[in-house]
Amino acid sequence: MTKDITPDLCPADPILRVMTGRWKTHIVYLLGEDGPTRFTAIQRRLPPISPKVLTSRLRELEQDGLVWRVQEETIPPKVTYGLTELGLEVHAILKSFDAVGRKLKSAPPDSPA
Amino acid sequence: MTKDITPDLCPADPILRVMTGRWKTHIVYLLGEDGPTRFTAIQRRLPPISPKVLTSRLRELEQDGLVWRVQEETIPPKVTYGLTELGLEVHAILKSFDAVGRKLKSAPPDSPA
DNA sequence: CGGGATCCGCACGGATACTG
DNA sequence: CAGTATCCGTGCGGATCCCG
Repeated sequence: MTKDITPDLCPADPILRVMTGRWKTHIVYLLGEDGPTRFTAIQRRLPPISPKVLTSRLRELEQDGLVWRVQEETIPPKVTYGLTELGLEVHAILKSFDAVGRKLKSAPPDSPA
Repeated sequence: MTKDITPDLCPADPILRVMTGRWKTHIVYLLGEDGPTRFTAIQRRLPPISPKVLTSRLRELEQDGLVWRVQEETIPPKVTYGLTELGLEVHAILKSFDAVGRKLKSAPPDSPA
């Protein structure tokens, strides 16, 4: 979002831009693992996240079509978030990153291709 | 980098954090497609990027073990960048994103899983 | 040619307080 | 419970100029 002047070089850029930031990957991953979850429950699983930020990130993910939101006008209110089909696809991709992710820790030496 | 307090929720988070920002995906993708490339050549392919920013991103990618750097002390100097094996793996992943990437454009309506 | 130095704007993110 | 409002710090990114 924000600015998108960059030409169509890397095909992965759009999705990565959608997933970027401190929390979005965790939110999508969490909703994928646990299924539909309520606002406060999400917040409790993401240690120090303020409600403002959580709301903001959820709105963005909603706008990008990864997350849906259902609100029950009860008292007290009850709002549940979950993954759309697109969100589920992204969640699957996130899990597939696991293998490569570990290799980052060991910071391998140079190996000129 | 910078801060990494977030718990180990999403396994993809570390790599995504490494790839985040306006340029990194494009840099890695470009080096993967074209092979080892010189500084100015990279800059010319990433339209409006300042040398400072390009240097900065390349240094970070180098530190994270995705990119290597060789410098020939000639006059004028000649510096070439390329992907390490880890970088090549990431490049492959970036390409695999292509399919899901297209689905973002059409911004599909909600489909509660 | 391949940077480094400097200045600056802005969006992301954190903290706290308040509300329907 | 699920937000909204406000303030503020910081890091990314851009622009420009200078250097070995």
